[in-house]
Amino acid sequence: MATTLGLPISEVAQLFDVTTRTIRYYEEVGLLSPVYDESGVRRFQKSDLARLKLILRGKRLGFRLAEIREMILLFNEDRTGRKQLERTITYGEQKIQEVDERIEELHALRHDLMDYKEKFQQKYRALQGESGD
Amino acid sequence: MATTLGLPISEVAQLFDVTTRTIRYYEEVGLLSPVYDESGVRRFQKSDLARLKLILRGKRLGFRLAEIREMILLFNEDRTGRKQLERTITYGEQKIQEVDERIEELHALRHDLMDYKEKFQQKYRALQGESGD
DNA sequence: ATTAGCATTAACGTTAACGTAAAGGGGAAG
DNA sequence: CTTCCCCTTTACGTTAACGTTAATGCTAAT
Repeated sequence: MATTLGLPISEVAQLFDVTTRTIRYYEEVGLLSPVYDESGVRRFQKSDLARLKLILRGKRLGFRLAEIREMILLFNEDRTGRKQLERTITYGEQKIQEVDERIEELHALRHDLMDYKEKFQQKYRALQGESGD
Repeated sequence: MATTLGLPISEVAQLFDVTTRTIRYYEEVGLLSPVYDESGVRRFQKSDLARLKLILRGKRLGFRLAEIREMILLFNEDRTGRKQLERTITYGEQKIQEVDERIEELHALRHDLMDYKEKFQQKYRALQGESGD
């Protein structure tokens, strides 16, 4: 049932709107591990694409690759012992809390932006009234 | 009523837990403009501190300084003409929308993290049951 | 007067995250 | 066979955001 060999790098790049260099770099630093076909060409499977999607989302959110790698590695190892599992879960909860804090800060920023905007809107309305018809 | 001359750079650094170099750099690139006293020492007023607070929040959120500068400059010029005000408001709304999108993505990430966590929690519970008393 | 501590500017160093050649392999088309 | 196109690796270049000296100045304390 080995249907799809996997996409070559150019198609992946096009799909996610990044350069091939970027994808190779992610492999260089251990964030991606596509298989290679018999002529040495990278073949990206679904799991690789899911991984890349996660990486790029992380990037859009301003996480550094090191942080993203942490998350990926965490949930990718087969941690089998109880202790390991406990650690993984705890770490996951911690990460979730960090995300929550980040959401908080974004709300704060949003609030600030709204305040500024409204200040300018008042100025604008004042001008409108001044030339008032 | 010129009570507080303003804090010197070292105290500001301590207050926000950044290095003095960082603060000077922000001034270099035009993000901060503290006054100087008669012996050439930077004095940071309240408005400078508010500004720095905003900058650091932006940084924590992964914005680059260029983006942060955009926001700051936008809401700091005295835009007085109607057109200018309109532009400012429109740009503000755009920024707010970007923030909203970012919040969305963070929720998505949070969701993923929760999924992973629960997967591991199930594994963990399975192990508990296996040794089950 | 000298030491200590904190300030200044100027300038070179560093790291992350790629960009950008350079040099070459594999295979399908003309 | 040559051309074309996409793939490969190797390696040097670049930008942002500071870090890190270096050389110097002001001021308070010894």
